[in-house]
Formats: sequence, structure tokens, C-alpha cells
Amino acid sequence: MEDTSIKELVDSYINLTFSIEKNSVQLIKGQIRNDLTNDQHYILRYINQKEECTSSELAEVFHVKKSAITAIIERLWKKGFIQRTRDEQDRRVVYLTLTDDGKDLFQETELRIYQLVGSLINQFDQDEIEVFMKTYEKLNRIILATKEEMLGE
Amino acid sequence: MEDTSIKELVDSYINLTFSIEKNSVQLIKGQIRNDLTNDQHYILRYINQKEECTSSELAEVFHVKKSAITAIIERLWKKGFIQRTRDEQDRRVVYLTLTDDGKDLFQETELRIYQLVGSLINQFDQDEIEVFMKTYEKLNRIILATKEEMLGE
DNA sequence: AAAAATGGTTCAATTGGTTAACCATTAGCG
DNA sequence: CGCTAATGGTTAACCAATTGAACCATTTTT
Repeated sequence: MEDTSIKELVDSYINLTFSIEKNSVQLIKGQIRNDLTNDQHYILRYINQKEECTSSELAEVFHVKKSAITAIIERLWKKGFIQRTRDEQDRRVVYLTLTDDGKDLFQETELRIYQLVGSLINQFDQDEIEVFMKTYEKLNRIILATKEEMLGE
Repeated sequence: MEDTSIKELVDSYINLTFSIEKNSVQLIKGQIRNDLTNDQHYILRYINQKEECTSSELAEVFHVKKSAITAIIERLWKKGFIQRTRDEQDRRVVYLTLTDDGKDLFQETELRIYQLVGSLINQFDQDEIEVFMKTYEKLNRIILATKEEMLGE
């Protein structure tokens, strides 16, 4: 492949990614209760699907420092969506879980997000979806590999 | 398609998107000078490729309020990357352009981002890329249409 | 000429992020 | 055993990004 077409390809990819990302964020925000941000919902999701979830784990998955997680958890805790329980075996550890309120809010919001994303996906046909997801997964693997390579494992 | 497989599909899509997005942001951040954020670079890019760029336009494209743009532009202006010139025809309007420093910084950073994205894309073969980009474009169109539909055109 | 709309800015408040210092607790090792 | 790492989490100072509301200056509309 010559340089010009690679250049154009990268160009399209960057522009498409930008557009899809910005507009998706907006669409998702439309499904989330007004006093919660998208990332706050994603954090509820992560805690919900984890058996035992800690701040350190969240910091790693969300690619931010632990102190940032502390602040976010504090806000969600103040709103009554999250519980903190100390591990009695290792008293440094604090486990995060959703309260009943937190679970209710999460389920309700998640349903709406699933309906939204489902309605987007439904506009593609089976073949398209399969091929796309396969490449999308490969892209994910390549990005992860590149990241580990660049940031030193 | 039955509900369970749609549910799984939406699940994979959401998780993949999350992972790709978070990790891409990190990779891109690695290509950008330390005193600039990713979005600041994207704003330099947008201004660079536009003939005449205004705050209102940026606010629309980046899906934030004009006051947020004012703040970002102010920071970029303080660093000497951006110029503001009043339109003498319509004295309400302020045109944004890159200074020479801004252009230099932008070109240099953009080159590194293109190399990064190019190296990712190069790990796919021609067919994969073509099919993926086609579906990716369709996804973009569908998201835009859905957005207009939901937010009332 | 008066009223409405437009393009930008300012300001207070909230959220999210970093760095650095710190506390409590546990793990490792001579 | 006891001192030193290391670990998990919090706190505080600081900055960037964002919103909403009020506002200024300048067109546009009526």
C-alpha cells in the first residue's frame, strides 16, 4: 500500500473515531440520570459485575490514580449508591459494593443503555455484525499489545 | 435473532468500546506534549484544518457549552498557540487561528499520532480494513441519525 | 427606534484528574 | 523477633473541564 492511501486511511479512522466517540458519549448521557456522569455509571457497572471490588482495581481499569477513584467513590457514597466494607482479614483493604438504591439505579439505567445500543446494532445485518466484531476484537488486542509494549509491559 | 444473543452482543460491544476507548486515550496521550491534553490537541487540529473557526463552531463540534471553549482557548492562548482576530465586518465574531508556534507543535504531534495509528492499522490486511471501515462509517451515520432523532434534530 | 437574537466572556460551583505526603496495616527478611 | 518494604487507601493543594446564569457588545428583526 502506498503512503498516500495509508495517510487517507489514518485520516478517516481518526475522524470517524472522534465523531463516533463524541456522539456516543452524548447518546449514552441521554440514558443516564441527570445527577450521574457517564463514568460514574461505568463505575457502578464495574462494581456490580465484580464479586469483590477495590479502589486500586478501579484505578487500574479506569487508568486513573487511586486518589481520583477515592473522590468519585466518595461522591457516589454520599448519594447512597455505594457501600464500603473493610476486609477483616486484611484491614488495609476496603471492598466496594452497591447499595440497594445503587443496584436499582444501575439496573434501570443499564436497561436503557442496552435498549439504545441494541437499537443501533439492530440496524446492521448478521454478517456485517460478525465481521465487524471480529475486527473490533482484534483491534482491542492490538491496542492492548501496543500499550504494553510502549508503556513497558 | 433471539434475545440472549442480542444481549451478549450488546455486552461485548459495550465492553470492547470501553476498553478500546480508555486504552486509545492513553496511547494518544503518550504522543502529546506533556503540557497539552488530548482534547486540546484535537482543538488545535480542528482549528488548523478550518479556514475560519469560531468558538461557537467548536462548542457545537465538541458538544460542550461556549463558556467551556472560552476557557480552553484562553489556556491555549496563554501558551502562545492560538491567535484571536475580530471580524471587522461583524464585530461580534472572533476568528481563531494557530500561531506559528501552534502550527509547529500541532504538526509535530500529529505526525506522531499518525505514526501510531498507522502502525495499528498496518497489522490488519487490506480486506479486513476495507470491510471494517465500511461498517464503521455506517455506524457513524446511524449514531448521527439516532442523535438527531433523539435530541430533536 | 425598540426588541430580539447572536457571539463571546465572566463567574461561581461541581467533577475529575495529578502529585505528594501521609496513615494503617501487612509482608519480607536478616 | 523486630525493623524495613510494600500495599491499600485517604487527604490536601492544585489545575483542567464543564455547566448555568448573567452579562456585554453587536447585529438583525420587526
